[in-house]
Amino acid sequence: MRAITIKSAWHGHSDCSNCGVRQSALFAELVEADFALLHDQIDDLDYPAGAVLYHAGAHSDWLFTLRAGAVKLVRYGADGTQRILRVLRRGDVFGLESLVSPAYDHTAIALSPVALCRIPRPLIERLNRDTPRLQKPLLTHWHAALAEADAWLAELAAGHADVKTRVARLLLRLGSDADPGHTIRLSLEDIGAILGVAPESASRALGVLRRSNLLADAQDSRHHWWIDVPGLQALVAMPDEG
Amino acid sequence: MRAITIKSAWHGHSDCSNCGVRQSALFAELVEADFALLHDQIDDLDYPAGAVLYHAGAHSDWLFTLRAGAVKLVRYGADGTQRILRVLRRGDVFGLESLVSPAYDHTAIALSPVALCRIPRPLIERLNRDTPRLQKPLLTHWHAALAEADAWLAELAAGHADVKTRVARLLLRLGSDADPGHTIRLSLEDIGAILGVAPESASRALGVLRRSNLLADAQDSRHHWWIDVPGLQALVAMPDEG
DNA sequence: CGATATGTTGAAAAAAGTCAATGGCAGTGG
DNA sequence: CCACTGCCATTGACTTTTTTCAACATATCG
Repeated sequence: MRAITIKSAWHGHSDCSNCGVRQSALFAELVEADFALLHDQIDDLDYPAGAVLYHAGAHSDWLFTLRAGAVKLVRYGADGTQRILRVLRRGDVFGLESLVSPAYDHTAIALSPVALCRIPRPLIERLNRDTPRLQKPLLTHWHAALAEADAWLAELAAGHADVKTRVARLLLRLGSDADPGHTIRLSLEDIGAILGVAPESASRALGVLRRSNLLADAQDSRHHWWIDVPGLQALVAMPDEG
Repeated sequence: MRAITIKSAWHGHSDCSNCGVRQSALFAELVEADFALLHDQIDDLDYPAGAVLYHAGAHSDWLFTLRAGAVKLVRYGADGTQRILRVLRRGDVFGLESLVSPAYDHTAIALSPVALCRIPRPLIERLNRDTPRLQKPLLTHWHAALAEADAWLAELAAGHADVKTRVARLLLRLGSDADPGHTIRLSLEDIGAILGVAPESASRALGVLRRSNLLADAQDSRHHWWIDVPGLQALVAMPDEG
């Protein structure tokens, strides 16, 4: 276990009104006047792959918006094995539990180099008091998180599908909409921690997909795979077809 | 698939200010004046076991509070197999997605005879506009649903635990706090749909637990089992944080 | 009282896990 | 610059768990 604290690069305060992910994040419905409150309170940070953004149980002082990269939310068992509960991508909001609970529910770890906005909890609480415009986005993001958890339970958890199919579903689900045909590259250990399978089983499944030309290393990025989206979709749909 | 529409028994309008589950439900923080708005809008309903409370995709006109009994939230696959995503118990709020989405995310089915309150969505929206007192409970309940989904992913999904252990965890998790030593009785099919295992495997696991005197039929209710809570806890020896 | 659903059990097959050896790649230090 | 080292991925052989198929028992309900 790496207990290394990785320093983040501070990129200055965020200009939220011109943010690229504003529409999908919390501040979509704010008006010009509201942004005055945000002034200089939200930090724009970069972290390298592997950085721990916060630990489960830590004091939940901030909410986060992911501007680039991918983050895993992890829970550790007593034996040290990790279970990955969600994978966050561009536009996702996390640490929302800070509004309800004094501690984070999960450990958040960067899967790739990430860029994120760090928002102080008191700021959100104050905005929430002063304007009703934050209410709907908050509920929407919470709903999105729950929908994602439900999808993982329904599609990725064991039962009625072999490892190969579930790996294929995971690759599709992790594929970015902006960059079709690419999906984030995960370690075998991480795939195992998501699907609840042994890393060796994940390796074998990936091997089959590779040999079927449904999966390959991306030529540009070490953090991505190339995938044949229609091919994988056909594969995933087949076994359940009645 | 039973397409039977089961009539509910209407018990009159709810008296929310004196409700037994008020503290755990949405209206814990309302003041006397707020209850004037609720007058005659919330119905108190009974359903028998097996009743479908709403279907996935149906127009989400109501939120519900469960006052007694248990409810499963189900998603059906293309092949008709069901996957159970959550089991709700006394005090739980469900159909919350009506505040964010025009349609329910799941199908809700009574696992036992249930008593529930049916709250019109517009009422909540209006209350939410008029008073800030509903805000925290809404977020809290959403957080609870997400925490439950996370727990299912971490504890009940396959990986690092055999069927017997996961069945034991499920029995413990479904045990009522009010009535210790009892847990709701599920069909083998339902256990399979929760854990992602074959009903036969669930039967074998239950058989082992029964022969170990950790599980038995409850003498009073057909809808419950008796369980040896400390015994099961020792058995699962949980690799999971608190 | 019989019909239908639900639960139990056995034996064989399939899937996945485990253990162990091998290979590749990146970063480090001579 | 190259060898070394550590980490991760791959692959094979074997073991364990779970599924599947089938037969049979039990309960429930008209």
